[in-house]
Amino acid sequence: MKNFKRYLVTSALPYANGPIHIGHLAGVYVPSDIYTRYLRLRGLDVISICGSDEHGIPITLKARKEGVTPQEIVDRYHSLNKKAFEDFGISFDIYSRTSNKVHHETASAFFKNLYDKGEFIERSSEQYYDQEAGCFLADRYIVGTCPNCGNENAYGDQCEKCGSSLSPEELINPHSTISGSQPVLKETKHWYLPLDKYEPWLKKWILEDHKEWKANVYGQCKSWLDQGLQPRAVSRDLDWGVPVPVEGATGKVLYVWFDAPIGYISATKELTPDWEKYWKDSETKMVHFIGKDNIVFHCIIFPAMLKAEGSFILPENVPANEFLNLESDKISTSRNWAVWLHEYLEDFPGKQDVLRYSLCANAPETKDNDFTWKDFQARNNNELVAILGNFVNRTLVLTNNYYEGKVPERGKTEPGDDSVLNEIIKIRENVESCIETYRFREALKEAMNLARLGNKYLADAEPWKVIKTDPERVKTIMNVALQITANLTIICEPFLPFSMNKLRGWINLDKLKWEDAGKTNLLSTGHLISRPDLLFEKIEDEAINFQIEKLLSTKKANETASTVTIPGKAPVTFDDFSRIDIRIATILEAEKVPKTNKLLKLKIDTGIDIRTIVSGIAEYYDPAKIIGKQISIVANLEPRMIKGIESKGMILMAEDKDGKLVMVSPSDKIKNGSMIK
RNA sequence: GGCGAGAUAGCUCAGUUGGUUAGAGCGCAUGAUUCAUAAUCAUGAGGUCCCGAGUUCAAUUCUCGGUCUCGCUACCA
Repeated sequence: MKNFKRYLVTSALPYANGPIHIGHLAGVYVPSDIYTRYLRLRGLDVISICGSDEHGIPITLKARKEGVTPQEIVDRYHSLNKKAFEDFGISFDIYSRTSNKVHHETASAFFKNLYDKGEFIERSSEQYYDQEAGCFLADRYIVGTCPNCGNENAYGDQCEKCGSSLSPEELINPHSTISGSQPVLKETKHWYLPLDKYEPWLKKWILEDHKEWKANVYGQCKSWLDQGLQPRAVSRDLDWGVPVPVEGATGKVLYVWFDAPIGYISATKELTPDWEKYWKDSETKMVHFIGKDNIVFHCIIFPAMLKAEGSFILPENVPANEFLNLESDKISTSRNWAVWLHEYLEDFPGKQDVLRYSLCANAPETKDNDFTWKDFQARNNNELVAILGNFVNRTLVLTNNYYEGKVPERGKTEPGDDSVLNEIIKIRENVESCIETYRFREALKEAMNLARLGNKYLADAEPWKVIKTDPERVKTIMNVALQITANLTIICEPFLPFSMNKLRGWINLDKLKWEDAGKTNLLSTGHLISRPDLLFEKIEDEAINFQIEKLLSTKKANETASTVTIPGKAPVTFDDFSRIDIRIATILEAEKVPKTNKLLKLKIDTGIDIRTIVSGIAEYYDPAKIIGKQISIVANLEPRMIKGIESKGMILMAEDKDGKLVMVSPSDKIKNGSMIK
């Protein structure tokens, strides 16, 4: 394995439109912090980079919704998250932000450089334009009626009600969210990064040279590369972001995915004038910590950008994690289904390490995992308290009781003592190799084995019994137990920095180097230690139930919210209503539209004719079982081409809050073509 | 629809280059112990290794097909 002179560790830039939650922590920040703390303990040259990602459309939308400026939104979350990370002990060397000057300059220069080298393709295309507001509209800025579910507030890229993804042209009655006016198509120019040009190189770099990457990462990259890469637009028509530094590009900014990873570079610049040695020297090892949703950007697009620029190094590894669920449900910022870091820090003051521990022990390294408060409590009470805290406590209490806190001399050791002392270095080596291969869950388990070893040693040696018959022997035993304790302060440091700091205070020991772990004379004879406090406290059911209650009330609030969300629609005249031709029809034939998940092609008898309707109900109805069924349809909806089939009309479906669809059928059989009014 | 990842003890996960009794931690049961936050230590119970077929002397492991979960992607009311 290559030996690197220095390390550059990056952690995915959290998007500044919400607070940090446990999913972010387990997936990215806890592992990256363990990794950096470990490297620092080894005395290596390492910097850990992170910051807020502050551009992009969702932030402008949130700002608009709240009637504030985008800057106010990002200021709010940047400072909230920066402080939460600090309080939680995530030890970034810098936590920067992409709205600052250094970043704008850096990203701008990066673009300009590629532009001047002719690395971009320019392309014009037609996009929606708001004539009143005088600007182009991103998909998100166009709202209209969802052609699927009838939701009148569907966005141009997605209907949040039925979850279907859309394009702006599909919306019925599209209008701009800025001015309310009807948008028109207008030509606009954008720059594209020709990813296809880098495909052969990426194939070799990843598929051949980085077979050691995690299966999920490697597989995802392979999938993209096998499908063939397409040029990707790097600019957008928007006024929030880094302006495109080219003549005639007013009103255009860099697209967030181009802008954000450059944030790693600008943050490094901000941190040190020596930034280039971290980014441009092949003796630097760069590692990106991210979640699985970010794989393509960090493994394909950003490397292609760096390669196009030419002078930058590439990541050695991208250990992406899967997702963490919370009490069996997906974590969701918009649904408030999360454990927010800043709230945790308030609810559990001084217990940073407990969360660090339980998130690491239960990290979604190979597949999605579930965080439960019961598990959190069990990890604390049965592992941190019972195994680690307890070992430390019994050792320090005995030392105080027998020797008034003075480390006793280790006399002649017995084979049992020696094998325990020799075991320490083995545990250190195991932890080491796990961390270096990004297996933090296992690394933590190994570290805990040192405390297990200590408990077993005390149980076997029974100093509290031997003290009555052979006090000299007890000195040796306690010396060994104290050496284990001292080693714990090193080996557990990357995982439990707050607690190890406390422990070092009690045993009056300076922070040591990783290389000291395994030594059996860290505490010399006569060294004075103080009376310990508790390293970890039990967490009682009340605290856990409080958290569970909190989640339950969120769930309840969401349910009420989603039933109340659909407000009554604006009144219409009877005339308007009667223009809609709603009638009863019978399904004659039904078959699944090939190559789709949701679509059924139905032949129906409307009483006036026999026609074809394509409907997105395949997930809820088996075609074989609905033949002969009577349903309600809108008969005079203008025809639409769906998957190359002309669909004449729409089947009326009732939709519940989860998007489940149910047919609206007459309660008794009635003649086809009967009007509904 | 295409692609990727996952499915192993109650829970969270290892593992098997195919080969006798498939492992760990936590939980559970029993016993020991009392220095320690009823903590610890020992022993034990618990598994059609997702389902089906194939290859093989032998499959949890390899091949093919299927199911479920998650993600990416396409298409789409």
